[in-house]
Amino acid sequence: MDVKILCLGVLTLGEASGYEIKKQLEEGPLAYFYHAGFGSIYPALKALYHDKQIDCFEVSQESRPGKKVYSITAKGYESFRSALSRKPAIDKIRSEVLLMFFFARFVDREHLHGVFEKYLEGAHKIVKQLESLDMVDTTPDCEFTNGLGRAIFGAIACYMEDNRQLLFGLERSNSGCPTTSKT
Amino acid sequence: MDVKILCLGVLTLGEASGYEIKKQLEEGPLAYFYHAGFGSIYPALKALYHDKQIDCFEVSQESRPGKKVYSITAKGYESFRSALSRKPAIDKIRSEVLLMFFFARFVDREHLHGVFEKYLEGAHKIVKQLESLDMVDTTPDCEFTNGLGRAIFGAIACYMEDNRQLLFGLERSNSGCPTTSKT
DNA sequence: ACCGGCATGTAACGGGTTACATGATTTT
DNA sequence: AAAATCATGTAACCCGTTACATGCCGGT
Repeated sequence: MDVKILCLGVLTLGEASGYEIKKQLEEGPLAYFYHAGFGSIYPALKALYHDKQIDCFEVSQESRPGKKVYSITAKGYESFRSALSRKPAIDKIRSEVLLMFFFARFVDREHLHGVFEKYLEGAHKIVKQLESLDMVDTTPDCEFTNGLGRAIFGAIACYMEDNRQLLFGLERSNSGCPTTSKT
Repeated sequence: MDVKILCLGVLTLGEASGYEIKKQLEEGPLAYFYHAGFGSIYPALKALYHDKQIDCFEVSQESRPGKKVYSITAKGYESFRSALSRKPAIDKIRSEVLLMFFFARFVDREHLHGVFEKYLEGAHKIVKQLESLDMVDTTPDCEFTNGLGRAIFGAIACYMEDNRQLLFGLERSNSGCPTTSKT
């Protein structure tokens, strides 16, 4: 499953431009479990349009660049449903931050600390964001997924706050590996 | 940051063959936040070896295919540390399952149910796995990351069990989109 | 007899990221 | 005056996945 399907999904929520799709992926309820950049969204929309899975009409705006607003077609719905009916791939996660935590003994304390606090703050932000979305969004599907997100990032934030000492508590020399020292 | 760095990281924990590295990525404490297949591990090891970041010696085993056991060199440590000292990329997550939950109203009930239960079971498994690793593993870094994993997947399992009804509870027609019906 | 686990590797393909190109407008 | 937001798009590159190739051993 690729970005095309993701775009179709977003478009089932209402028409949008490529730029707006990206925003929804960053700020909307999907933010925490799927990511895509312009470099993949625009080509995906192009392909979907050529395949008549989405319609397009251009909108000129005053004091704004014109945008292309896309909306999903019947054919688009069909292929979206069909994609969702297949066995989903296992989650692909790649967290460099967690990798850094896991190998924290190799990392400069100050650097680690900065990354840690930023990550913690990010978790809080996601929780708040999802909480604010709860007000406006109402489908049970979305509610479920939002709640799950809050549960996950709430747990992360909570755990990180309660267990700082495991990474920072006791002074620890950078043991476990040879430092590059030529004495 | 790519699979090469990941391999270096695993090799800081002790020498291993490509096959064993993959196993550690699947069964070890990194399992839940990083993934890599043979197709990326073997080429990575090859490149690292050519670059003298890892050493290699071949081991013939009785009643087993021979294996190539790799160990990290001083140069390898250097590049690993250097990789960890850079600003980590933001997490890249791609969960088709959560996407399916989010768009559950487009999914066949039975299919959804199967995916749901399997995912829930998977979360439980990860928690158990991480709990079993706690006995043998002791570095604070690892303890922290393990704990975080337990917190995350514990929260997922708990939430899913408590909120099934949001996805399945009330009978819901597949609303919100035109079904492909030509009557 | 067959499947699963152990063990390594390559080649092609697909797809996403990064960087580049462009440009107006609003906010700081 | 600079930076951020809005807005679209392309091309090259990197890299990871998938599929294929090979083979032995142990258990059912």
